[in-house]
Amino acid sequence: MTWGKGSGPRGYHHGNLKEALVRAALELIAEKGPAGFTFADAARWAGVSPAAPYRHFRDREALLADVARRGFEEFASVLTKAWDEGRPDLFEAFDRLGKAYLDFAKREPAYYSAMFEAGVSPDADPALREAGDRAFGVLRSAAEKLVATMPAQARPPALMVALHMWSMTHGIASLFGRGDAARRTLPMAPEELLEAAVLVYLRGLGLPGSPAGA
Amino acid sequence: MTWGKGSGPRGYHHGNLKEALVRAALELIAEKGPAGFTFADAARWAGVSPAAPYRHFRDREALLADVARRGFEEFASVLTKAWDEGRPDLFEAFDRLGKAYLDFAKREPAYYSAMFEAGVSPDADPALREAGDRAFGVLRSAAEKLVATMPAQARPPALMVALHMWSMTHGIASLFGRGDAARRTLPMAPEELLEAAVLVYLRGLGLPGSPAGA
DNA sequence: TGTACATCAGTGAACGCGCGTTCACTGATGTAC
DNA sequence: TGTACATCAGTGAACGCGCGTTCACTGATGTAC
Repeated sequence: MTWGKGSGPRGYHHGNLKEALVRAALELIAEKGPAGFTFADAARWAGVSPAAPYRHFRDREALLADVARRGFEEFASVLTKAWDEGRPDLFEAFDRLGKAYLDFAKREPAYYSAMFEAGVSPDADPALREAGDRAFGVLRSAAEKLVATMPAQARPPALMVALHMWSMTHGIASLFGRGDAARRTLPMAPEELLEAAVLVYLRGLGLPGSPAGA
Repeated sequence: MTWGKGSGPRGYHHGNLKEALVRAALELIAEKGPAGFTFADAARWAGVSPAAPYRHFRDREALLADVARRGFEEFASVLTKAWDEGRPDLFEAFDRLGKAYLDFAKREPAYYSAMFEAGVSPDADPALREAGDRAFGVLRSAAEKLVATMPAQARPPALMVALHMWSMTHGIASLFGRGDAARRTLPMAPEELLEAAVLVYLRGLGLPGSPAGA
């Protein structure tokens, strides 16, 4: 067992219990799904008494919401890096963005299910909603840059484009692209499936300069 | 409380307990999510002793799998009807198919989450897998008819097209189109979002006869 | 048509278990002076 | 630099509860003859 950041156990006081509980939740969700972990479980995993978590979270729900919030923050940061302001060119960056999305879902199935499948409502916590909006914001600004390259009279709403991308990617991720047992098998890599979809879609938008061929 | 099909309670013997348990599960899932129902709950809901369900299902998991199986069967039937062999024309039928998909997710959120989010693996039960395949089969044969209208040398793989449609629709349904609390809000109807996506996508495929304008 | 009997689908009581939650408590830490 | 004290973050025992599961049982149904 580790306590992160090398702080180490301090005896009576854990010293980093809040983080440890979040990590416990991630561990347990990854193992048994978002329904399969309990408050007591998390305490045990972190090596503290069952009463200790109450010093940091009102209840199990609050812990889950915090996990989801952190998930969205991590997600936003990963997407931001992948998009990289559209460098070196928009299509390449767009492709990277989609792959980063799928990669996150696969690498962090526990975060992903806390964010999207655990039934945590974004209204539960303003910070959660903000983090979610920030993540979607990356997609949205990417869509804006993309449509801005089109002639003004043929420009589709950027919000719609962003929502299409989000839906398609989330659909692929949650059906085929997860790291856990709920995954369905597929005759090709999820990344390829997504790349092809994006290609077709962008061509359908009539985007000039989109790689029309393959 | 009802027992379905007018069979009515028969005293000592329930007479229709298996069905009643499935309906109980649906009711409880719709209320509290797929994690939020217990075997004992279902028994109580059906008005029988907590031991009774064991006559019909090995355990909670088996009940859930049966719910998912029935969900896929209902789903397959709904989709088949909507597609209607592509009548009166492929694009209209395709549009109906997508709407039927969303409609199912909204009307039957309990089925939908048992099918896709409860962590029930398709491998759990061959009948479940078959039912799932049957549902996807509708999408697939629709995609086949669509690509068959294209010139042979520009024909994309029908399987890929079907997977794209499934992913997009599932993504929209699970993010925005559900009847329960986990839904996110959207500045437009999920049906419109899907319709626009399909339009763009088909145009991107270069489908002749697709309504290119709007 | 009636009776005996096998089978089936339920009961209800009981159990062990782990969860969520509360409580008075106490060891460790930080800070005012 | 040392001491007193407030605050914080943990303990551990206890509780009530509901779940899953088992068991011997029994009422109802169907069928062979």
